[in-house]
Amino acid sequence: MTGALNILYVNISINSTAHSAPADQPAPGQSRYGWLAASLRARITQGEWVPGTALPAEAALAKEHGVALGTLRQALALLVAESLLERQHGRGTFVRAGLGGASMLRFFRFRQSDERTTTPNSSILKRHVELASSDVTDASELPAGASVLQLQRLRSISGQPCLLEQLTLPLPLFDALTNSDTAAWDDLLYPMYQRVCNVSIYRAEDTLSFGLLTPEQAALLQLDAGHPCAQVQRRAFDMHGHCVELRTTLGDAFAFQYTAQIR
Amino acid sequence: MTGALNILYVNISINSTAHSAPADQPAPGQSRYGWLAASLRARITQGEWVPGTALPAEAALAKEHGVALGTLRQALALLVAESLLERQHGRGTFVRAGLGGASMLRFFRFRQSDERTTTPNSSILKRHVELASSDVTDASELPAGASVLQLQRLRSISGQPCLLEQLTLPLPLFDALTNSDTAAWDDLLYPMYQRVCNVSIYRAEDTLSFGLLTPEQAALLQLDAGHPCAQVQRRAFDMHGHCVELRTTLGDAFAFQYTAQIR
DNA sequence: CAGTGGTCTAGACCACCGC
DNA sequence: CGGTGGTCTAGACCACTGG
Repeated sequence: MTGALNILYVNISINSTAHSAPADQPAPGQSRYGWLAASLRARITQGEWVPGTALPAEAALAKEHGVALGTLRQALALLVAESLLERQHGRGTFVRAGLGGASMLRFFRFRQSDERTTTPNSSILKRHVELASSDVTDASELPAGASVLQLQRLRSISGQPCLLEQLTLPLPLFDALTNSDTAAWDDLLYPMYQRVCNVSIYRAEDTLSFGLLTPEQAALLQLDAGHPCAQVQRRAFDMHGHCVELRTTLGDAFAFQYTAQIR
Repeated sequence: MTGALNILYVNISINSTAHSAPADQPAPGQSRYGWLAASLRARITQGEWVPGTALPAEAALAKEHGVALGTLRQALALLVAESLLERQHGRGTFVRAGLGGASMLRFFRFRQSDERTTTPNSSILKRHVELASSDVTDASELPAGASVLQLQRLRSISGQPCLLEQLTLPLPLFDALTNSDTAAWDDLLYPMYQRVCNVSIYRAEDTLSFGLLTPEQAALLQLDAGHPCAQVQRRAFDMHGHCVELRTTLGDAFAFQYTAQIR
């Protein structure tokens, strides 16, 4: 099941120490709970507990690792902080299913008379397979020569185009999307990635900038050529910390609004 | 010393429960460490420990409140999370001095041949006192009829204008700035607020959007009228959670770049 | 060296959930 | 009701800082 992924990332996995299997004992200078967290992280990313399922109870895990309850709880707190786990009082500790919808709408305010919980409709305009450009391999850490699926996607609210997206998905991880009927695709991609390709998105990095629409882009968004646009460049990562989606989203700059907290 | 502040915020303080003095016992359903944190927060915001100084040691605080060490540590962790305290292994637990420089440059990439640690020069173009508009009172929760100090400020990097700012500061809190020589002001405002007005900024909320420069704005920034600009609307808060600065910053939209983390 | 925060233990009891 | 995570205790020892 993870075979395709291993083929893709074999080089990275060898060189990476972030998620390698931990030793039997904490390294000198490493805290016991830090080592425990790494140990549990490895078991989770290796699929011992499937996303959505519950881990054994605190007491059981603590006993299994020969550690006090408080120490185990510190380890779990780390994994919760990196959004790999989710704890629910009285129910259990669950492996997170991944981001449901990390909607691009968080960056825009499009006029909607009533609700703002609506999901824009989605239509795929283009789809083709190509070799990854150097931009793509730089941003995603894909190996040179990797092939990727390129998508162009238009999102609309009640018939009005609002967001134009260019997506890059690594193959063979997303092979299942290269031939299926795009008209039947979901409006939300991340749940579909999970269902169809067994890929969960756990974290994303959105870089915001500003530009002007090309005539082609403008026509699709029903705006004038050269109209100002906000650009969101997203890198989305899976449970292993690998980049599994690159996305560039364009929208009317005057509909853009985002609030950041500074501490 | 906090008299001016009390005059300004008397209505808010009366209505607010967020930072009121806690009872002698945790309310039913409230955790002991939550209550302890509230108690310590009150003592900090009331000035019992001045920013930059150290709190008593864990053991002393725990004994004083008749609580176990672990419980006290949970309370301190809450205050660290809201950036009111800072802990340093082997040294102590300190009241934070506030944000040093929450630089607007975080949102922009201006071309600089060498370093990017440089602070732009700052010059005050306008300064006057006026009654707060409804926009201002809405955003800052100042009482209607409050008077405020309005500033216009231009920031430049090696002689090249890059950011145009409009600041609104509540009076009488910032009285010390109404007549002092603006040419002698610091390039960084927050350390100056602290030194001159005894106001520390602990948190800020920046709302990003795009617009077009008016002819006047464009002239100051040495750009064309109608040039696209990125706009950062900031609300900055002090230790008590009161908004003590409103700021609107304009800069060339093509220099705008910001990265947000999504989990 | 003495004093600080960081880690860890082995318990106890409480609050919440679902059956 | 039994099982889960959340709170709390009263210690012990370790790691870092500064004089």
